[in-house]
Amino acid sequence: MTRRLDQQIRADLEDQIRSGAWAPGHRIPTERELMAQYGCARMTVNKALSALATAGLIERRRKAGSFVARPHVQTAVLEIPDIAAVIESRGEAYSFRLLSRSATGAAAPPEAPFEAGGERLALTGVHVASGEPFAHEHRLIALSAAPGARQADFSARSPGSWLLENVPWTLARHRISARAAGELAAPLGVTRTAPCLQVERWTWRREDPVTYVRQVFPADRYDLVAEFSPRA
Amino acid sequence: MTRRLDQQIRADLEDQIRSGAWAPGHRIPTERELMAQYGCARMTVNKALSALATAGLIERRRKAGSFVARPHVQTAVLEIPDIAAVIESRGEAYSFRLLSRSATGAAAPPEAPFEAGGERLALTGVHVASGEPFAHEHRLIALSAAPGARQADFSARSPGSWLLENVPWTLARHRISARAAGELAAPLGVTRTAPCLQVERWTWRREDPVTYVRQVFPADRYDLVAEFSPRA
DNA sequence: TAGTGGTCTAGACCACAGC
DNA sequence: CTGTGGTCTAGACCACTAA
Repeated sequence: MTRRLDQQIRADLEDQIRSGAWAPGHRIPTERELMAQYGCARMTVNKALSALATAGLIERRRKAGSFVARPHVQTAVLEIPDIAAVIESRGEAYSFRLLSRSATGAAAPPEAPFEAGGERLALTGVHVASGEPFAHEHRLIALSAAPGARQADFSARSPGSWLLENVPWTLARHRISARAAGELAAPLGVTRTAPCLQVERWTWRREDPVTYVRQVFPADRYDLVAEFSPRA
Repeated sequence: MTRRLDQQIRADLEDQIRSGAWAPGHRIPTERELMAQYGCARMTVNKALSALATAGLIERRRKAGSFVARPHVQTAVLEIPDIAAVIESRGEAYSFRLLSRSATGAAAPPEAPFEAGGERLALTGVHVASGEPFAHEHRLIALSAAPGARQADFSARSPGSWLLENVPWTLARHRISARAAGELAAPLGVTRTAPCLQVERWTWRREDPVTYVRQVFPADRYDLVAEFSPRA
């Protein structure tokens, strides 16, 4: 019972909120009131309330007090794991088939999705599960940010997992959309009109672009799942 | 300079990690060492380190110390806003056109995506932007969890925004996939083979299912964007 | 201006896991 | 055993802002 009093306070308050007993906008007790109620130091109460505020469950305003937050924009924590891990977790054999590889200088015509200057390495390939195409990948790598990529062998190991282990990054942006297979129909082994899930990712390391990747999955072979709690 | 010393400590440590100066597995100074280094109380250091641990940037072990964490599965914070808000933020007029509405008893043939017993309200409709179909929505609402839905008027207001304001929820699960328009081609005003982005969401309130919704967006009208940092 | 949260101090005892 | 993180105390001063 003496263990983690701050967690207990947090849980008690969270229960009032999630059960609906305290509606959005309801003013919750002040830190000093809770301190008296639980017979503990103010810092312990503060720890619980700060955690709730960080989680977005309450809003805190000086002088006014703390209030149950209104539901915000829904946000989900989306996991985008390594494709190899996904396939192997299904018990299937994974391989990466490199289709093309070319280095382009800074003078090359800029490709819209990746504005980095300097030399770039362009790769295309197919992720293969149990001998069947699983996803098509088109990738650009900024060689200034990842010089080791020049010598790396991507004919077996996918560029994604190589980068994950060799190049630190600080920010990424995803775009998730749908498209027809189109020109990727042949390498994916589907018709040109087959619907596909397209995941694009731009990755930076401190303002410097590191890589751009576009992965295209035939609709019946992959989907993304996200679990989440509200107001997070 | 006296402001938020714990944030400063956190930022300093985070910089060492993100810059790569401290590789994964590197042992970072102990709380007592940092306390001496910054000339502050141990609790201030603890606050910074606890935040880093919560964020997944470090791992902490008693007696052993704190260590830079290895990159985990990539996770992104995905925003799934109200469709009405998306459309209006583009400066377009929004409306919801209800196509069908029916209440089914517990004895009705169970629909796979929603295993709740009890009465359900089934709705289909189209989200309209500037007079053009934007998305098709199919929704089931558990009337036991949201009794007010029986009287609600969904011919103008979308069920999603009504639920968001009237029914608290505790957990949701998303599935994001691609599909062809198929039988939704007519209401969406596209061909049957048009690729579409499909977002499914199951929502619970404390073990009890609240609602299931399937939204289908023609590929050229919508995509999801997520920004994130590593190891979060 | 008074009340609230924001932050920090300088200790303390404990649990746990390496050594 | 010993060092580390985990947690808590009983204060303190400050910043902000709503009344």
